[in-house]
Amino acid sequence: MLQQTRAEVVIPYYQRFLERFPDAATLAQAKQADVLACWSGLGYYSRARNLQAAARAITASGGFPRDYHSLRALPGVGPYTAAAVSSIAFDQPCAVLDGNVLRVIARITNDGSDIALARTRAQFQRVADGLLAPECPGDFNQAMMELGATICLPRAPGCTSCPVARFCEACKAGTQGELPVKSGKLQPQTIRAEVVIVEKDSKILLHRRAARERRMAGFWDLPQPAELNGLHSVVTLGSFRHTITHHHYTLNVLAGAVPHIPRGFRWWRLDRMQDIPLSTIARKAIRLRHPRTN
DNA sequence: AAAACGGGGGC
DNA sequence: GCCCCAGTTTT
Repeated sequence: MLQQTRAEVVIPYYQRFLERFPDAATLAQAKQADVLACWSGLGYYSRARNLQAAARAITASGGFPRDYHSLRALPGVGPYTAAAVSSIAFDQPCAVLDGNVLRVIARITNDGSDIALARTRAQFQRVADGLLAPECPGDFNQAMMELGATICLPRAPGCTSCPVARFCEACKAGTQGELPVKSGKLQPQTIRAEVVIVEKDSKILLHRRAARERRMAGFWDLPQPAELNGLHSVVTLGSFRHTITHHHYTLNVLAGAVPHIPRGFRWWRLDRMQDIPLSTIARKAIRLRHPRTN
């Protein structure tokens, strides 16, 4: 859950998720749609699928992996997560390199190399490994991340209150504000789209996205006008914006009626929206008409 | 190596 | 509006 997601945002999801799926065996046995529903709103949904796949692998193998390489072999576990779990849970001497640590290392060493490059990350990994305190690797890693999250901030580095300012080459040189250097920003794209709310007896019409869809596979979605034969009584409810990575959507939300349920669609009760995986775009559109809906 | 993948929070 | 977040996988 913490991959590319702020800890404060994660906490309520984490608590609900662990209440629902308290251990690997429970998660392994669950239906994927229930796992996604519990994750719905947190984003990066492949993390949820990978976590369940990992739970199944762990259950099948009969034991939780305890070293970097076995952890790394689990689906959804990359270099960061393998290092974090092996060091924090199992005292293994593996330095983590997340966004915070990249920034801290770039500043401590006053290194203006592009952190988007693999070569730079490999270099920073060597620096972090060299700094790691082998007697308490978990504490060291958490301290590095916490330093980046609370003091060595992206925009406003708090050098005056920094406990390691006297070791920091960027602070000495006064370059902390320009570091780290990161290239490769994608061109933003603007996209207009329309969705339709067809409502009857406190239920709305949704369809399930195919399992092989690239994005939001298996999620429930609102219809687009072209998908509704015989759509009539159309009115505009309003519009809103939503950004997904570098795609800027402007959603126009319509309401209307159809003569019969189209193929692939079904009615879902408005008071049951929390039970299904639903994109935030769909939730925002539904909330335009029903402000208190989940 | 670059792009895709969600969503929200801070300024 | 832009940047970034306790990154990983796919192209």
